[in-house]
Amino acid sequence: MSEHSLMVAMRDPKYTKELIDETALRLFVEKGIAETTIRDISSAAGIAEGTLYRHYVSKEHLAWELFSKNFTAFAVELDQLHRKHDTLKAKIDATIRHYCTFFDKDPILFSYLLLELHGQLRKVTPDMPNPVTVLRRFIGEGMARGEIPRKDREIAAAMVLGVVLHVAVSKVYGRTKQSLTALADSIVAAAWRVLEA
Amino acid sequence: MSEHSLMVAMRDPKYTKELIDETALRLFVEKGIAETTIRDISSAAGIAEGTLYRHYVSKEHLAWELFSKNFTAFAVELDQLHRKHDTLKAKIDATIRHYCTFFDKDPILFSYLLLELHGQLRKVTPDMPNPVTVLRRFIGEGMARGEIPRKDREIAAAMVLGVVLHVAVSKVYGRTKQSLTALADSIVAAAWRVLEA
DNA sequence: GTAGTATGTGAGCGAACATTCACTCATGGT
DNA sequence: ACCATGAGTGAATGTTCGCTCACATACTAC
Repeated sequence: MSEHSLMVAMRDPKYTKELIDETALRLFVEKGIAETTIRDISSAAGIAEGTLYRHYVSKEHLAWELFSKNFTAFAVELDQLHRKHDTLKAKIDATIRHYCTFFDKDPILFSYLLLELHGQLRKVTPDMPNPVTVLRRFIGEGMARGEIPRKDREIAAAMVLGVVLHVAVSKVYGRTKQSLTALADSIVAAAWRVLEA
Repeated sequence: MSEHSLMVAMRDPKYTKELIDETALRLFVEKGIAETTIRDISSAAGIAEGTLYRHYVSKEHLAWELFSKNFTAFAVELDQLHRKHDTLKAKIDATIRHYCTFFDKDPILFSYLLLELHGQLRKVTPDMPNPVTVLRRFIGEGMARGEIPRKDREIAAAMVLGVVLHVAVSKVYGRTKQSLTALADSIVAAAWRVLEA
């Protein structure tokens, strides 16, 4: 038995990866990806540095996987949601509620996607499911059918996300405790007020 | 004369600092602060690393000065603008146009303030002029005078910025060439539509 | 001239960092 | 009882990067 040997508490492998994901996500949001070291993550998670590399080939891959997996999942859900509704109004309603629910379910994950969007965006290929593409398409379709006035095209497109995202952002930066879902009705109403000019 | 000596083209010191500022700002926006090295900045600016340290004591100070100087200047201008107007509607109008003008005047600087807000926010002290504080106050005052309905308080506060910022953001991320100022009328109308429910 | 000051330079330093790898050992199959 | 497997470990390694400094050059004052 070597002098370096220690007790090794084996845990469920599934649990270890989840532990890494949760810890990394939290630290990435708190400090940013670049300011978070592998040592930060591993010590906060109570694992060894090498353990992290059993699950991810690099810190960059870890950050990217946490982003892309959830980014595309969100886009796919949004797309499926849109297929269930016909009118623009119903789609906007569903979209905003989807954002609100997602925020309330996991505010840290939501913050991560929001805050790291710019940094990760260069790796997003056009073939990846993308919330922005989904939203552009349905705004365009709604406008083609005359459901919203064409003159407000650009404002309208930015607005749908603008309303809900900025309430969310003010919560990420602020200390508000209230859930976003509780505000969904007001947000839907506000967005629609802008669009049906 | 040492074997290492080279021609040294002395330039206007004022120009050198501006060169550093412009180059650093551009790279910070393109790659993020953490991913931009001193070597990146100096080589892109065509100066030596040491030269940068003649003008800034550290990379952190450089990033912070580029942020805080413009962040507070923007807040001060916004505050002065508000003092010139009485009604909430006039203030919102002026605010949105101010944002649009600022964006058009220097899109890179605007992007920097937007993208690095989260990272730099921890250094913003309460006594510093702050756009958010200015906006909170005038929304609160407008609501106290009954100019907008109290029930939409949270939405309203997020909206004023939400509308204009998200059009701006979609331009930062997108490839749109059109100026923001050209859209100012539509944005003002959209914001007001939400607020006067 | 020469002394003094301001500015520019880039090789080199050291600390921080991501990543590797030889090793340990709990577990499950035979 | 024995072995095979692979998750877990953390000291060691090589690299990156912010920053320093000895020196070079230019400008100013005398």
